[in-house]
Amino acid sequence: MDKTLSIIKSISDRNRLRIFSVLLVHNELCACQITELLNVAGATASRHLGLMVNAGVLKNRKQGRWIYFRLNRENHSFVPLFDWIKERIKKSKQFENDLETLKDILQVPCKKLSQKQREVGIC
Amino acid sequence: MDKTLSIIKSISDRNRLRIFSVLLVHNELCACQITELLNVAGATASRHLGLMVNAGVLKNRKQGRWIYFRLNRENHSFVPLFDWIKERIKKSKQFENDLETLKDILQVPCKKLSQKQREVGIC
DNA sequence: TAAATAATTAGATATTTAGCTAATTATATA
DNA sequence: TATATAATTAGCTAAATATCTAATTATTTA
Repeated sequence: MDKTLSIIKSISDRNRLRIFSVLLVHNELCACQITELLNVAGATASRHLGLMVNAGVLKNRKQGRWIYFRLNRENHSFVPLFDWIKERIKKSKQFENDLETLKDILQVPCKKLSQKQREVGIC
Repeated sequence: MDKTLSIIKSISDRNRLRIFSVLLVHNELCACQITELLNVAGATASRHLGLMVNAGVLKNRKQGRWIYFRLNRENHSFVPLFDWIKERIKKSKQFENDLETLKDILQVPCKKLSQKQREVGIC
């Protein structure tokens, strides 16, 4: 039950469910892109992502200084859960907005995104 | 997304997942039986049950002073989620223990259970 | 090899939530 | 109809968690 609970908890937060949802559509996203989408501190996004990786829901891949996250589709036991969420989420306004926002985010190279994120908060 | 999130949150707590799990097997359980199983204050069990009913995961039925709770199997959109949890939970030690405990609880009439629960805490 | 930098981890704070007891509500029964 | 009682709601406290900034780690590049 612990494992099952940790999986459920890993998607029981609004921002984590948003991460999960956009990864149903976009195969892989960089930490900086997700940070940008959620509009939170990088550390916050990182904690959410780490929690989801720990629960086994996400996998990640390091490429130089960038880390890319994707759904863990290798584990078959997740499939029914993924499908259930996909079916429900597709009508969601939040999801629709997030996909729109992502379109713009994906126009900008990670390098630029990270630079922008570093600048925020410096007054 | 709000609705989906509230469904996920309604099973993202250990005690609520326990309630959900035993209701996969036992068609209907009374609030006092669930209180007994979880070994928490009646008010606590009631809050958990209310949250799950609000999310649409549970239905309830009033019979005199007793209220019986069951999974909402009428809503078809829940089925894949229910099946996924059922499949995962069946290997769980916690679940096994809970079913054992319930066997004993179901031997005792609700009247006696409630009486016992009233007496607890009176020193 | 030193400086820059993407991501994570540590530490602090604010919010949320699970739990309790006490009060209230709705139903049954003496 | 008055009393008893199962469940819920209100009000509170303690624990968990989401978020932030600052420090650290791992990698790139000047």
